[in-house]
Amino acid sequence: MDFKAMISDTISAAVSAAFGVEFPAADALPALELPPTADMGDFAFPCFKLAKLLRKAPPAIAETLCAAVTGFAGEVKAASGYLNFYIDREMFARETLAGVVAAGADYGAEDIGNGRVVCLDYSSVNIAKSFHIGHLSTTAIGNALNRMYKFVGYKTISINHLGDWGTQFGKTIAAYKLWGDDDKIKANPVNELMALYVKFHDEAEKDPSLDDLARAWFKRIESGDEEALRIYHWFKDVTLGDVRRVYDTLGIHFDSWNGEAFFADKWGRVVDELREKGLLQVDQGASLVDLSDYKMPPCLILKTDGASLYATRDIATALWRKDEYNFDQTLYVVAYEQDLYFKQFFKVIELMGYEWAKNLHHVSFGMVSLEEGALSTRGGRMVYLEDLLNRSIEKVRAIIEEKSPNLADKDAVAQKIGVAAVLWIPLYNNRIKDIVFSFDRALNFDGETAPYVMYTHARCCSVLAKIASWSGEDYAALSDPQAQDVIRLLYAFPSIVKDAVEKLEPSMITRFTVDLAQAYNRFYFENRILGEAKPVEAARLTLTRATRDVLKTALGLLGMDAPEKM
RNA sequence: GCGCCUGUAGCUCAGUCGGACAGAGCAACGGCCUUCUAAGCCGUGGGCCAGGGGUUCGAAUCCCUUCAGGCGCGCCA
Repeated sequence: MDFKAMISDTISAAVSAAFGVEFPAADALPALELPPTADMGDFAFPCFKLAKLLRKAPPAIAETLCAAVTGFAGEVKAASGYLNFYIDREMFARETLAGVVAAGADYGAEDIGNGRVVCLDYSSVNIAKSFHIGHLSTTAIGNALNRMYKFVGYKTISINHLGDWGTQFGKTIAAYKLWGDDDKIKANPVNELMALYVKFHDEAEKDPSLDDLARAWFKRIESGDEEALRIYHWFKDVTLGDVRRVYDTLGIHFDSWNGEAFFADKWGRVVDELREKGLLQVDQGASLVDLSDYKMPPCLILKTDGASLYATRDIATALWRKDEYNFDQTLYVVAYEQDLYFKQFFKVIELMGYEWAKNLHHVSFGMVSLEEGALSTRGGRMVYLEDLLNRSIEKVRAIIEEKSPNLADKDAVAQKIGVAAVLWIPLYNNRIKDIVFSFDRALNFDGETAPYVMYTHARCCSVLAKIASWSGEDYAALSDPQAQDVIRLLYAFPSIVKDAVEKLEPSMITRFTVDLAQAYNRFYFENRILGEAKPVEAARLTLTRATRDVLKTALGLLGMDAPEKM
């Protein structure tokens, strides 16, 4: 049942009855609001906007309307300029829960996408570098958005745009040829490669000729030299091995791994096209697109030596993806330090005449730092994702040992919870907030945390496991404030999913899981479920089942797999 | 210097495209397990919503301004 439509019709009728004002359609009325607390009803109609039209004070309008309402299945009250609608408790419970149960895992999955394609560019790790917490936000947010978009009916292409090209590989290979040790690299590939890279930098400060050597090696990669490519692919493979292990732990998969190397030879077309369209200017030897009309610095396209720049290749990538996938939207999940850069290259694509430029979105998010300062490998301020995951999983494992020593599959459960606790870090707050990472905060599992929500889910599962089937619910048994709070949240879930997708904000889902868990835990504390009179028990079991299903769905959208026991 | 972002309780943050007394969690203190998972629940204290102007019936929310912090600003990505 569509409560909103029902109430809008009711209001529309009351307005014309009381004031003789006709609204052509119910949707011409001010929108219904969801009141902040349950005692203010399930829906509220604000009368403030009518005040101007009717030239009466809002509270008076509310009073008059309240008296004019007829045939509403529930209660209506006027309160400080609002008309509050209290839907019949039993009906609200019955209708909402029936909706959740009928839809099952699809509850909240309104088909907004209609099969349209969305490319999501996120995570984008660098070859020969470690996967660290600086990559956590793009990885977790991108993954959540990918799942959210799929959930609402889009076809998604998740893309790991690998950082696998550039002169830094020349440096790494040069360093390897000078000081490398195959056994060390085989034992601990990425750390060893990073150490070589750092050593190269240090030595190059003393001996600039090393940089020439690095450039020469990169040139050999570019020109297909056999030895250079062999080493390059070796380094790439060992790094990807490391990285894939982390992705496997996180439960994250990509449809495409086409990165910088893949697009390294595909940017010529961009330069030609920019030139043909008269957009390219030469300034101090470099080629660029002037953006002063749009109050932005120019977008550099070619270096003085004719080499491409990041924007050149990103534009080429966007054009290639448009041809390949014919996307409706592309989302770039990248930190806000690149805000200006994305505006520039989106604008260049627009100036090239591609109207779809407006469908490229930069999903920006805050920076991660440590309490000691900005992340810096060389400064010793670094937290590697694999270490964080291991510590998180170990801590969960220890808690399980203490609280649930008889649990089966302890390791599998610990992994699910430990991983979720890590994913939670960038998904908990609004994307734009900076994160000052601390192990204490990350590994605190009390309160508004992934383990808390998962615990609530397991609690629901535990109750449900004790009884196979039931029927004959007495929904009037769910009239207490605690049950009603749960039901209100269940009712709100589909609109929260919609909002979260629209705002590209997974944290709205995260917050919802906390709200629902809190509401259910209060309900659980106040009410006995099993062993009550059968119709009461059935109603509370249905509420429990709906809560479990929606928690599972919502956590799933965040990329978290909730165990049934913990 | 210019531009973008952020500023809400001791700490981390919510606050629904202006609306009903500003809400959680953490930390502190005090309660609640012989019954469905205490990784839980309840209670107490804690706020000139950075400061100042303005718009509005109504502002944490919009505009102006000041301050504080972060990020960015042509050959890195």
